[in-house]
Amino acid sequence: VHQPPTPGHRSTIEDVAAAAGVSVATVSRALRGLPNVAASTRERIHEVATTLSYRADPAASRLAAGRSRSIAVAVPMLNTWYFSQVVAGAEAVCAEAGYDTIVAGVGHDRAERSILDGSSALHRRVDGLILVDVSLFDTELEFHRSTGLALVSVGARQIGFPSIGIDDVEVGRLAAQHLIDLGHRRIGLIHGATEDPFDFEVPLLRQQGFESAMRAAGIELDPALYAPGDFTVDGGARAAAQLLDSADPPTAIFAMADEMAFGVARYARERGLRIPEDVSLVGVDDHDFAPVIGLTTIRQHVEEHGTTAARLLLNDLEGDGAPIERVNAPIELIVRSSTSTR
Amino acid sequence: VHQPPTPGHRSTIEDVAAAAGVSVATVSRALRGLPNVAASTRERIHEVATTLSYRADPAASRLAAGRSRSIAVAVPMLNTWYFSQVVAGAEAVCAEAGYDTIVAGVGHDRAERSILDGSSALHRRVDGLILVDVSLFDTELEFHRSTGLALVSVGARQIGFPSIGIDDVEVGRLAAQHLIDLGHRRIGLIHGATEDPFDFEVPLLRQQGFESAMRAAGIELDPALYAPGDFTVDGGARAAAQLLDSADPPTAIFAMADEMAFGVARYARERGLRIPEDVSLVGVDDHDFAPVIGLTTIRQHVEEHGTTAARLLLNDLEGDGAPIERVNAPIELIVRSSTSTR
DNA sequence: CTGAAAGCGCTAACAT
DNA sequence: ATGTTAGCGCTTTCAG
Repeated sequence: VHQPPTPGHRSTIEDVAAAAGVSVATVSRALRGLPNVAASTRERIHEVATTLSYRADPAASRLAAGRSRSIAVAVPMLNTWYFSQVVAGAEAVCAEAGYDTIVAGVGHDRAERSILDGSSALHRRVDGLILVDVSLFDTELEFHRSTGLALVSVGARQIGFPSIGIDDVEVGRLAAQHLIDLGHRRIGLIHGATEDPFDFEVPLLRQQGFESAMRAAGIELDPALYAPGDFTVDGGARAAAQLLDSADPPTAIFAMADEMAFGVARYARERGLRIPEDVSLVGVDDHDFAPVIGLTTIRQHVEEHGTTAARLLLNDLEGDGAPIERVNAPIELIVRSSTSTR
Repeated sequence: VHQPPTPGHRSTIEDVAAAAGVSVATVSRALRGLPNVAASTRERIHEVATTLSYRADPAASRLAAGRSRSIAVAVPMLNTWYFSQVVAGAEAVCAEAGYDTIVAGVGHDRAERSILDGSSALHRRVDGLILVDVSLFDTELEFHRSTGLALVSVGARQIGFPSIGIDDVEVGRLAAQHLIDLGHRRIGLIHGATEDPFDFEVPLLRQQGFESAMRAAGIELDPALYAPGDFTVDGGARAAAQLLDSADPPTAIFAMADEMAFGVARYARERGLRIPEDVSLVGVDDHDFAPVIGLTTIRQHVEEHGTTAARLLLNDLEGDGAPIERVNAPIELIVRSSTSTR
């Protein structure tokens, strides 16, 4: 078993106070930049603190002050491009502001949501929470509201809390319209979860946009052209198999995320199908890897979503608090070589 | 400014004690599963705690017990496939064990290393630290040793602490040998950082393995065949440009990471070069997208590195502490279609 | 501008 | 098996 940190030779606020010949209260004030400390005193205290390499114990100050200077980022999965971008963006901003960033994976079922439903005292461990593409149950929302935890959402809107995201309806519309303009009429749609009763907002909105463009073009919607891709590469490949091996396959596919589009590309490759000759393909994200296969996609700046979310949160936590409701981030159709005329 | 959590209506250990008709000490014991509590008492306390939805304040128990039940994962960057895999693996294990996982980006220069050099009191915020591909300066190592922080490294070895990783020399050898076997003699090497004085161990070892295979095959090493790829897609593309546009370009390229290999593929695509007809390509990792472009690669199971690291750390923290020095994870050459005979 | 002192909520001896 | 009590190291009134 590991030896716990050697106690004793770490300096406390009392050591600093003693060495500087002042009281602990003054040390506390001085070090935190609070007013009512003589400049000379403050300077002396800083020097002493440096010499003793003193650092306030976070747990102690948390307990006394009621703030932890740390935030949590809750994501469905940590190991996908999209979520790591967001986390990276958020972490950078938080680190800059002196906040610790705790990551937490959350699932859809109750058991994996302890961070969200209050059963883990999250509100006493962190000052704020960033939700990435996770929708809260009403009870959870209510809980956080009552608990007073600062909260911002990226992706889905969370009523009563700030959120940042893109116009997902427009995403679906843009993608569909691009394909329609190229002459496609049988367009496959790879969406999110198979049967998730609690499917979140984003895929629904994208689908809505997709369908509105289709309808506007007078194209009939065909249920056989929808397949779940799980937002993963493998899922995208499975969906591609389902779509492409059907009796009347689509001539184009819109995958709601680049990762799923990569799965389509992989499957096409295995099957010997060419993109875009045999099937056009468009994704969403503009993943780093998109240019590698020339994927046409709807670009969004994911890392920025993370930084913005963190800034919104910090603003809420300690800013002058102009309460922001929704930040809409830009999107852009990037045409590469994975789409062509029918 | 955000309203801090409504104080008052959150229950403390005293509330529970009062409601259960016992002392706080008993409540503490009961709830933490310590011995010396009558079964009936324990049960009653649990019920009361549930009713009051009581949860011990982490800061308070941290302060009293000296343990934070949280660990930190330090990575050079959060937004790459490799690091997110490791973080995901570690987080899963830690969450399971009831530990919070703090992520921290660290750079190479002093300023971005405050987490590591003791200037941030990390040792008082977390019980342990997982280092992912970051080498510590001697002073930093010494500091953590003195401070007693539990530490495990993934990738590089850190003397005196457990680490998990692969045989990187063998990685380089395997890749080079595969290419040599296919008849290649001019083989480009895309390594890590441009001029990092403090380049870490891993790229060096891979290069070593690469060169030993080359020498064993009687192939002369050509400095013109080395290019830095920064371990990113863009870096890989730049390196590819440097290599492929040179007077005497290589017929094959070994990129030390799949992400860089993707960069090569992207550049080749832009230049109209075919893989493997014009240039063979091998990477390292077996990234999710490797199959998408049929990339030959040296597979490693990165997420498992993360789970293993976390387990080593927890074992150190609270296990029976069989002190493990180094865990060697398996690697495997996966031949796909990006390599062919010369 | 500075100090004294009362907690913050919990854990861990030490008693009983 | 349970209770008492002394802190853990800091912040924050409230006095001076």
